[in-house]
Amino acid sequence: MTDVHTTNALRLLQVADDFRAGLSGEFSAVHGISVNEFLLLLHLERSAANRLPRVDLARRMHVSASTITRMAAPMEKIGLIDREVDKRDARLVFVVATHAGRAKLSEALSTFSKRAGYLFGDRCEDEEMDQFASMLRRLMAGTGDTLA
Amino acid sequence: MTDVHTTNALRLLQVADDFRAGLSGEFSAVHGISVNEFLLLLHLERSAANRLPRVDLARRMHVSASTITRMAAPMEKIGLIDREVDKRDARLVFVVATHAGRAKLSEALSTFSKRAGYLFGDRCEDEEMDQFASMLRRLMAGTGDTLA
DNA sequence: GCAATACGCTTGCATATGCAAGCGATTCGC
DNA sequence: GCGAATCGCTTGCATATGCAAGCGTATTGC
Repeated sequence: MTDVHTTNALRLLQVADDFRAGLSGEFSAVHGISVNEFLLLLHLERSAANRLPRVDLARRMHVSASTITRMAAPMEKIGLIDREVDKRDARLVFVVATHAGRAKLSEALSTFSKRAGYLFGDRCEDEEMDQFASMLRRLMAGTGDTLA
Repeated sequence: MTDVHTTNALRLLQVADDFRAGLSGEFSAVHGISVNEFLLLLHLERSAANRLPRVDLARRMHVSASTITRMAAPMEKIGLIDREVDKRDARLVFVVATHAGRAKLSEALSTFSKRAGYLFGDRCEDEEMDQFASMLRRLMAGTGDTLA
């Protein structure tokens, strides 16, 4: 715990939790979606063909396949996403964002950016932000598919 | 999203989620506790008098008071924590770690440190770690009571 | 002092999530 | 080719968590 690595890992978790907690409130109040629903839409948007099989979403989001099934159902019902069955492999059910889904993502992303601005804004120099970005990019090295 | 702040916030969430997911598996397998139970014990250890009222734990951990009540019950049952009612204010129920609780925390902390080592270890120079630490400390500025 | 308010904790209900089993589709071994 | 194993998805059950209401305690306004 006096170890720098340990300290940094603890701080990393704490800062991320704080940020996520703040987001969570504003997202549900302003956009009517959860942080995880936002991240689901974002993963779609940043994927190769703007669509992903459910199992891929699960891996990227660190949740189980059943969670994706259950998150997708209401999002489909309110028209944020749609389903596409693969013609080659009928097991694959792609999730694809609808126009409404992309619009929702766009709104939510602007809230996200605003809060990111609050987080870093007046505390950090531009140069520091670049170093921070480079650091985080390296930490994501093991993680195959990333959002940023 | 081309905004550096936004990118960094996304990466922050992603790295933290990855790390937490990895921890979660090893904690439940090796130590038989969840990440949140670990954090609860850690908050106690790092608090002023090694004990905290339930409502304080809730604030620090970004969970509701009812979650603390429900997390504490089984931890009390297996002897990791104990309860102490305040003599001045009978509403306050302090949570205090038992000897077994501190031992468990110590074991779990070594697992935590090991994984923190994996995360940063071979990817970062010492100097970078210090910059990273300073950055994260500033990002925690708003957060009153911190773990690190 | 006493009523009204605020506070800390707990509990009922609703939602979210993981695990394991089940189902249908595909691929592999031979 | 065909049975066995694998894979993707869904569903039943158990656990975790938040919100709102309830309960008992303390503080405040007067």
